[in-house]
Amino acid sequence: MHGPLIKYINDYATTPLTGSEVELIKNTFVPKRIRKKQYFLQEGEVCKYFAFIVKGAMRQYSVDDKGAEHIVQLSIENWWAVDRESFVMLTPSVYNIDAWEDTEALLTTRADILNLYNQIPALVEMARKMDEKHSIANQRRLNASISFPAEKRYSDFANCYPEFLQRFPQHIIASYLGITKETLSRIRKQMLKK
Amino acid sequence: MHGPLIKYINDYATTPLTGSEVELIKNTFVPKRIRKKQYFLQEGEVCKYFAFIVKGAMRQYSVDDKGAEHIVQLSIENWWAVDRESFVMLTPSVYNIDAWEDTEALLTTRADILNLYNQIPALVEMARKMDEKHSIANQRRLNASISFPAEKRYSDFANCYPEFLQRFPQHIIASYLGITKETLSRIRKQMLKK
DNA sequence: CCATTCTGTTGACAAATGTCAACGGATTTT
DNA sequence: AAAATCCGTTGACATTTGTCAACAGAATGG
Repeated sequence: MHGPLIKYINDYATTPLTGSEVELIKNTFVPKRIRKKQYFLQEGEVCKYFAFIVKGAMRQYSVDDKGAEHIVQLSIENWWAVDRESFVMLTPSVYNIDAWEDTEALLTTRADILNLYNQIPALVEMARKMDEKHSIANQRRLNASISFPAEKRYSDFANCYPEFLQRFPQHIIASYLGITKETLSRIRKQMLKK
Repeated sequence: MHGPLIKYINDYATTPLTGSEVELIKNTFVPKRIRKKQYFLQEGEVCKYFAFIVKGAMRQYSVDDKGAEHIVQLSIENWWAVDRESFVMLTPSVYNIDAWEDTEALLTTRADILNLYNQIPALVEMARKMDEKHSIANQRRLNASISFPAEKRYSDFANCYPEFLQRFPQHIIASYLGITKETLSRIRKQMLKK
């Protein structure tokens, strides 16, 4: 169950985890099943858990005053699901996170992970690199959203994350890109002609 | 000259820097003047330096195939200027960073700062908190860009960063928000009526 | 198996935003 | 002081994107 997480950490760290460190991690990250459509986090709650996805798919989104959902993050195997702002600041989240597919995840709390940081230097290193990666990905997405027209945003996304096109329907992808499903449908039709 | 940086780090850390740590930092962060319009980073270069702005204002932007500039980041006193992706990955940057006002900054390289991390635990802590803060800000901006119309994005920005409205002209703010200067001008006119 | 929901597409139209050109007042440069 | 550049605004028009409604096939749930 914890295999993918251990592998993930080792891929990021310069020195592999020792046996006792692996044990610590196994004790800290608790397996949890989240059924399709089940909430992992609801708007207004504090995000208490940081989830590593072993199997399945989740989405993070806000809901506007007209009830429309805006996808801010999509996650599948070997990704994390968490509202960092709420998790770090302990403030009520403005987002919902739910399972798009039946999901198996490994959960930990902020207190437990801060505790682990003190015991496993490799984890601090991993966290820093992960943050850097996350930060870079967000920067790119932000740049794309203000610099590129919808068609380029979609084709870049399709190139970069082909897996996601298989796992999520078009209206979810459209929302992630900040456009409507109708617009995405028309963009795709346009692209076929080329 | 290093005062604002020391204060900045102490504000983030749980324990204040010792005298010898302050000395280390002073030796690692090198003062540099950057004149208005002067490049700190040009597209295609690797971003070698991390800059803490003591005085002045800088902007980070990409230039599209039509020569239009898209502002991805604005920074003033007590902010950082760096292309994190290039700085961390050592890849050529797709951005330019230049001084919007005459600027005084404190510069360090990646090697030097990694070195400092090993000597000053408080700095690691600060870096993590700074990354978290940066990450949260980006997440909010991203959410805004896909969820809110231009008028709300502008009013939120104006509330959140009133200082920036004084320091940068409207066409720069417009670009930061992902709209044209004409649209921003019309949005402002609309808002006056309310 | 049927009923329901989900998904993607299309058309007609509305709304938001961009583009281009022009202008005047500030600011900067020479 | 004169010239040049920068800045914000406005009008006319084009383009992009959104909204609403309808439809059909696929997937899902009872």
